[in-house]
Amino acid sequence: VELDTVPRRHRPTMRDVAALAGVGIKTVSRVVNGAPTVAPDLVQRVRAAADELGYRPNLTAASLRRSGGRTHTIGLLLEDVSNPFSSAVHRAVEDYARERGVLVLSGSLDADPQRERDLTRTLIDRRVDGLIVMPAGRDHRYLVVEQQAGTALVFIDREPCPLLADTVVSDNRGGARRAVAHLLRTGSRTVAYFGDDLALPTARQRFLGFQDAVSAAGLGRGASRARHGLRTAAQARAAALDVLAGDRPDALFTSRDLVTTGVVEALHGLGLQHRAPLVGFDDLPLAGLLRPGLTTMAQRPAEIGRLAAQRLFARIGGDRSPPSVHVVATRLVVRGSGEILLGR
Amino acid sequence: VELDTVPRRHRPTMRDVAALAGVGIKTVSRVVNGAPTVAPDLVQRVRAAADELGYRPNLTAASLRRSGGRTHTIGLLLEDVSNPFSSAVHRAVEDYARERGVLVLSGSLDADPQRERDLTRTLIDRRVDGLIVMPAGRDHRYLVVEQQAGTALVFIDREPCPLLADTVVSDNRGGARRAVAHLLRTGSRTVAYFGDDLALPTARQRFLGFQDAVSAAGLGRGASRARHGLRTAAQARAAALDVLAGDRPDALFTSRDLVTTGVVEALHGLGLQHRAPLVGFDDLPLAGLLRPGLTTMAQRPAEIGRLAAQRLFARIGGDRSPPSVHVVATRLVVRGSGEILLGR
DNA sequence: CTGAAAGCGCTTACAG
DNA sequence: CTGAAAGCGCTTACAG
Repeated sequence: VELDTVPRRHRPTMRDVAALAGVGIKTVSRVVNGAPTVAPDLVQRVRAAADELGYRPNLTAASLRRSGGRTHTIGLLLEDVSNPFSSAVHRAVEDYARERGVLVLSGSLDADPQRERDLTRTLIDRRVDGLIVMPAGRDHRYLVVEQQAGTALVFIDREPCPLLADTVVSDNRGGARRAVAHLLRTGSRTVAYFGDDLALPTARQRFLGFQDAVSAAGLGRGASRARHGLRTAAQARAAALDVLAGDRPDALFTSRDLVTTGVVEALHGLGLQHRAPLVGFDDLPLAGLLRPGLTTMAQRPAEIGRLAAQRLFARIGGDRSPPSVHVVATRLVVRGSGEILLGR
Repeated sequence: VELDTVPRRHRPTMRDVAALAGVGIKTVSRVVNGAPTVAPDLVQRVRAAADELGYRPNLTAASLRRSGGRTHTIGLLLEDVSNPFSSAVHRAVEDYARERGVLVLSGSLDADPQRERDLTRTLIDRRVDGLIVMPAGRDHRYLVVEQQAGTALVFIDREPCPLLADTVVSDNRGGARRAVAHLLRTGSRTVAYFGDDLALPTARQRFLGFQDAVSAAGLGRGASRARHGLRTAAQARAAALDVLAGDRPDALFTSRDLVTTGVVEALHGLGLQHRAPLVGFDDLPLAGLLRPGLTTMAQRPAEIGRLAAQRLFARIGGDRSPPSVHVVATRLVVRGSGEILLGR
């Protein structure tokens, strides 16, 4: 019967290599780390011994003693590593880190604040050099101690709450405003908003942007209506069917990817896709293949990831400037659904 | 002027907690690890001291000495953390690992064998307990030593080459065969194949499956034609435009997501989407919103990730059974494009 | 139940 | 240029 956990087979250590090469352990350390002050013949012997034993240095042991104590590891907490936005951020962070010899430990929070705290703690206990967090919770007081202890911290998508830290966010309000302003150029006089829970900062900002545009257009009261709290495509679809069954609004604005998917499903189901102008926040894969093509206000996840990583590495490198909030512009992708002209 | 790398501020250690609580360091260790044999008043004092100092245990230091020497970390090497297939695998692996208190270090290989070797080595030097690899290269001899040293190894998507290790793959050949068999039920007598480089094992298997189905249908020579080496949607689009401009085949089979996207673009561009039956290998987001809906042979990335993680943890736990190859069934998703009946 | 000593694999600081 | 000693933060193995 096997044990639940079995000890690893012995891996050769510097000690073993030193013994085989007939040198001191410090000489092996020098060769492994490419120190220039080792006699060529010793370098040869150490290399040969290391190869023969299949020696590989233990980087975690090395960083334990090494001055600075850096692990060359960062943590990345995302909403879900498998969603398109999160994973595009992830890739950009990985690329930036890789160029600097740093590895990424990632985790999915699924909008669960408890998970955020647990995973943050776990990553800190592994002594990551820094942490990029797409927050699930609203209260980040638990991170104050960590920040003081010198863990670099950068937030994305949402600002931390009673904490000052670098943050990289999309221009949610401005983007939504521009999207809806674009939508109103179709001649629409009434427009429906479909979005997630208003308690979510991103949803709130986008709704504010929606209202900004409606006000700026000088449309009267009753020109807009809104459905909030839509968490899944199915819920969004149901909400859209409901809204479209009543006093149908001229145009539709959807505040995030899943919601857009559901609303588009509803439109296609009713055969209204060529008559009701629609712009969605967040770009969608295949958006260009739909008929009409889907006009979206796209975020720039790769840019967000790159900027966040850049800030994080600056902090890790000792930057002590005041925390900054970086707002990343969104980008209108015109494909047809947002440009359906209403003949009036 | 700041240094490039600045030492972290001092973090309290067990020593500091022990001094403040007026106990031995081993007692702190016991409290931190929840050992049952500590007097309640000492537990209180240690807890209070730890909280006051903001103490957090250093897990990497702990695992250095701990018997077994496990780091409770695994490595996951994917084609690209941001592509839908890779990231769905990633999420499944994360979930399995999380339940077991294990963190995931991931990396993107971008089909670069050199990167595969480099990243593998880096992860091993960090002493991950195991490694799940979606291989970029074809020669995995460099891993033999590591496998012997006791690093658990599982491959996904493709078998390792001169190495015996657990592998989890999709039923590429069978899936392609079933997809094309389904496609031929439309009454199509000629069918075109669009795919990636035949040197890629997955592409080769899918092409073989395509040929299996064509042969089984008893269609004569010249019933099929094939375009290989399509690496991007744009290339696939161009290839499809070219093929469709000539002696147009009745039906189309595309061997992976990017290729499907390009070919669908071409069909829509020519207005042929309702006349040319199409089935694509790999499911696509929004496939159901296209007109006609896109019929696909979907892989099960979450299932692949779960099985790979399960195998890996079994190996880490001491399983010494012979390496196995697990073939995961694909699943036909009928949405319309593959069911266009040709009136003959 | 508690703690001083030794050690995990490596690097630092220091002699020679 | 080389290496023995001390130490990184913790756990193991062992006394008391």
